[in-house]
Amino acid sequence: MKLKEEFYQRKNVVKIAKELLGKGLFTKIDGIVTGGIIVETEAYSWKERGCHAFGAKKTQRNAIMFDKGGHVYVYLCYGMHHLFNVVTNTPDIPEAVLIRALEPIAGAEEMLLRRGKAGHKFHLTSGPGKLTKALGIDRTFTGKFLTDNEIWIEDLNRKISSRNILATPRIGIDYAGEDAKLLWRFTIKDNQWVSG
DNA sequence: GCAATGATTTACT
DNA sequence: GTAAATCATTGCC
Repeated sequence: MKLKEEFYQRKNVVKIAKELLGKGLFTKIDGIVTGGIIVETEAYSWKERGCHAFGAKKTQRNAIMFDKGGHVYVYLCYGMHHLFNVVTNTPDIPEAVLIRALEPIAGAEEMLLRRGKAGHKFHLTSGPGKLTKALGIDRTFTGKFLTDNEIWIEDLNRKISSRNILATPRIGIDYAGEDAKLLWRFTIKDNQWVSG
């Protein structure tokens, strides 16, 4: 069952990031469904430097984060990798959850094709740039809504007990200073698909 | 208008 | 372990 937009519009982005673990992310492109279980997330808020919308500063790129929760925010990093985010909270409060890794459960063959056949099994979707390529997500997905039929998140009725959730510092944001130390990265303990 | 740089991945030494 | 690939966005001139 798809998550309703109310799920994304609550005010605690860190809580939402934790609750997204164990949920299923899917895309449907040219009639082909691909997707998997979310096993790694990160929370981003305008209150800290790691976020593109730090200080609630609105630019052309991050404008979608100022819209209501449930929108998709995809952006290109290092000129070659698309990173997939879920916008949360209410309008004018820019916060988002970055989806960093999936455990594939649908369309594995199609995902292998998109990624190129090289590579180890556990490298198919174990990283933010990899999973967007596997699911066929690119910058044009920005602004889509997660109750659409093109991309959505489902509640798979998998319960992740809190002792199986690991909280660690976020990755790749050393420039954020003290904010880089926040324990806002959440992973499912002992899951093979979590990124290194 | 132009230069600097990053929420990364991959290949090579 | 280290480095290259590669470009949209940003901030400053």
